Amino acid sequence: MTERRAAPTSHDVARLAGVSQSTVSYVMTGKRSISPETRERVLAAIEQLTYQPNAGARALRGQRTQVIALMVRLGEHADPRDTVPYIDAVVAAARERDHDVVLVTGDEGPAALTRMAGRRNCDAFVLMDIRADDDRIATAAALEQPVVLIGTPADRAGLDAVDYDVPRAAAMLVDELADTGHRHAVLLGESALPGEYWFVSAFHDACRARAAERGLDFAVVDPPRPGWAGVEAAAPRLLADRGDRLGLIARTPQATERLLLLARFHGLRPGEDVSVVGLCPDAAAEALDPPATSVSTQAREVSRKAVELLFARIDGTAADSALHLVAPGELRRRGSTAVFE
Amino acid sequence: MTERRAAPTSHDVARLAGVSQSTVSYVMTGKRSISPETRERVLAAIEQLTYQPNAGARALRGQRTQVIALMVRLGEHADPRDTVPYIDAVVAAARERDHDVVLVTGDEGPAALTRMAGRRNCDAFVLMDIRADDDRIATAAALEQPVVLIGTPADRAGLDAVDYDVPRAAAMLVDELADTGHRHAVLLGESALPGEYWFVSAFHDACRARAAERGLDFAVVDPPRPGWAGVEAAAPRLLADRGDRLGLIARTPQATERLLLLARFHGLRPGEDVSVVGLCPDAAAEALDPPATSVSTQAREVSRKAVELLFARIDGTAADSALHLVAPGELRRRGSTAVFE
DNA sequence: GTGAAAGCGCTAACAT
DNA sequence: ATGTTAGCGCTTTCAC
Repeated sequence: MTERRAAPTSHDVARLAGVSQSTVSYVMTGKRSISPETRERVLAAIEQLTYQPNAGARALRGQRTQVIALMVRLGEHADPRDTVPYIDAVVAAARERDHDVVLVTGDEGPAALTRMAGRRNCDAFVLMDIRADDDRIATAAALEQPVVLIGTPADRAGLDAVDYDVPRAAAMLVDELADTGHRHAVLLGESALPGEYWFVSAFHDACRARAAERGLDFAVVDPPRPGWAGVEAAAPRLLADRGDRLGLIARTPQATERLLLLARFHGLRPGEDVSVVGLCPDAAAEALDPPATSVSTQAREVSRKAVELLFARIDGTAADSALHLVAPGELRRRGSTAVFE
Repeated sequence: MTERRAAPTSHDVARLAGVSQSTVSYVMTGKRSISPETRERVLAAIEQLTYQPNAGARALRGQRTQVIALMVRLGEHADPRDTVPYIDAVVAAARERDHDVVLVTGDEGPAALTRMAGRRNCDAFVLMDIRADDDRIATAAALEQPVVLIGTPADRAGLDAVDYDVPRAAAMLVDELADTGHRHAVLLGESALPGEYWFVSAFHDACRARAAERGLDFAVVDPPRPGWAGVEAAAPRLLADRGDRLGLIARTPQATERLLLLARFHGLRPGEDVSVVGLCPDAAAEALDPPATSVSTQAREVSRKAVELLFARIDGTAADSALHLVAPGELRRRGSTAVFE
């Protein structure tokens, strides 16, 4: 049984260093000039006692908790592979500014926002997983604390939002097919996805629009059910134009992998008889067989931008609220592109 | 521009209700008897002002932050599908006790523990993603705050730990193959996994041991590289005993899906010519094609148990530290089991 | 059954 | 360049 010694306070440090408590505070914050000698003595005392400032007292006094809340859905519906990279990057960005991150699950709903805000549990909020019509947004817009959305709702309600430039990415993928002599582009549909998300419809719309501009025949094929079984059931429609310069488009790494498997299952060699292109992190695209031509998503950049905006608001140095679109990375042509002619 | 009114304090509530500040506090905590009338007036005032107690002040005075820290790796290496269900359940369990969860990423290392503990940012810690030789454990064991591990290290150092009973689950899967007349059991190996985890070796060892007990021929086949490509490259060895009552075993949903695909790729019908069984959440197993015979992992139960132990320690009502193994769910036979004879 | 007052550990205005 | 002091908003004695 370890003895339960109380944590050292700034008072203890002051006594040990032979200075006043406020001097300790000023050494820590650097908000006034301290003679080198006292500074040294204080730092030595801090070291010796392994002093760390009490977060509660700081928050109480300074009106800053050094905590930001991150609200995200973690339940069955959402695919963690899509959300976790954003979460990871938000935490990293917050830590760089010496803030911690409280994780709030999305299904606690708007009430969690007023609770955290009212109790001053955090200085600001990042909301992920934004649906077109998201019930958290009205509540969020009324909070005193800054809020940044990762995602695009129908109505931002004056909040900052950051999202990946899905339409641009879609156009790049269609361009790849057009540039390599394809005649047909078929998009694997996602009507099965629960909730209504901007990125789904925006991707589909942008694919269709770009295909029209580039003179490509275009179709969306919706699997009748989720999972691999659905994709397989849709095979006849997905591969209807096999043999006529067909290119398949996917919006996620999972979908890309499935399209590759599907093609091979049906005797087609991706990269020769048919193309498969998708929106994937580069690492995921390279791990596929064959490595897939892809436009990289930018989870890290989106999250960094969101946290950056958040701190601009916390520090009061923020411009007007806006929707910030993060540009896709380069398109990387890999083995899954078939070059015709 | 909304006016930036300050949050109401218990003092404001007291004035409005015509009572003293301490009475407000006692109404909230219920730590002394209050006459029904005053209680009503106070509650009305709280309602009217939408008063919420300031977390910082509470933590400062009460020595309780109502926050627990959850440390987990979120980077590239770990598959989010394995970790997120645990995270979700930890958050849910904490919320049931009106606590919030700070998310700390594993790669901050042991220093993050001393920081959070020293600053009194949280009351307790849950550590996930425990490697056999985990560098956070020595530091964790020396903290004043309670710590519970989710996972099994080589040395618990006197800490509580909770884990899924992987050996038992492995035995159940092997039993299923033995009970249905299989002659060969082949386990998809995972030597590619970074770091050394108990659940990997424990699963392998238990499979081997049970196979010996049940008189099954047993082999582990390690893919030469990660991803689907590796599995396919290992196909000749994985399927060497095709046609002789072969059963394939996987430790994860991803591996299970890949084995199913592999079998079909090579002209075998899972559930008729060959069996595939795996450790999967029921939902994942049912979504496969064909639905896979599985023993369910118990992320929710493991997390709940961990949080339960944590609060027992926080409240000082804890028994001796121990490793708690959570029993697997029932084995569910689905379409991927072939019954021989 | 209720109130007054002390003080948790810190920061920052007011001293000198 | 440093010390003294007044709170931040809450819980909890102590007093009636």
